[in-house]
Amino acid sequence: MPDQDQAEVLAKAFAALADPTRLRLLSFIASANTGEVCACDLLEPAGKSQPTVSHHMKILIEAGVVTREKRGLWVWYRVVPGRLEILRAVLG
Amino acid sequence: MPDQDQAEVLAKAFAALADPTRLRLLSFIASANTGEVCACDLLEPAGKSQPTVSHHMKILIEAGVVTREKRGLWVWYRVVPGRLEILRAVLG
DNA sequence: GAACTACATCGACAAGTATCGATGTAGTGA
DNA sequence: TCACTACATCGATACTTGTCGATGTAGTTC
Repeated sequence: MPDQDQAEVLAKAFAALADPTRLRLLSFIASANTGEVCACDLLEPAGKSQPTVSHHMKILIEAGVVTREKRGLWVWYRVVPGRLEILRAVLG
Repeated sequence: MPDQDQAEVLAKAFAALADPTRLRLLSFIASANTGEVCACDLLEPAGKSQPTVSHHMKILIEAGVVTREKRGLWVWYRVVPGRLEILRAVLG
């Protein structure tokens, strides 16, 4: 059984996945050919406002599930496969 | 990318794991020798009140992660491995 | 520097949630 | 039937979260 601290960290990571919009965003980025997606391309698939998408991406970043890189005016996101592996291991 | 309905179902399942108390409860039940645990044995490891533990177990049940069986006065819980497998698959 | 663009943050609101004491309910045993 | 036990539900409270319009900020281009 995980101790209290471990449980809180894991719970926060799962909480990042506990929203349909974030799951869709994550899946969308994960399925990109180049491995990265511009923030400007997330609004339509998310079907939410720009501030809301920005909010969700921040949560995914803080959970360590995606990375953020700013190049010029654009922001590019990538999934962090290792982080998802850890969560998978917890479930199996 | 999962459609809206799929994303909502998955998000609800992950939400069941998005609480440290529930993660500890789930892990505790999963590690039981007999594969099942009496509700009366969950209070101490959870460190929460009886109504709170009952509440968390209900959420895990509704997420399809554990099953509930009443035998006499006692209630016994078991983890549903197949359900966790589905969530693992989503992450990989 | 001025105008523009892409994204983040703020403020506010509605909805959901974790928690517990009090109470309800079903099953047991005398 | 009566007392007891194990668990669920209720009611209330404090806290968190998803959402968006308005506004702030950093980078580009002229």
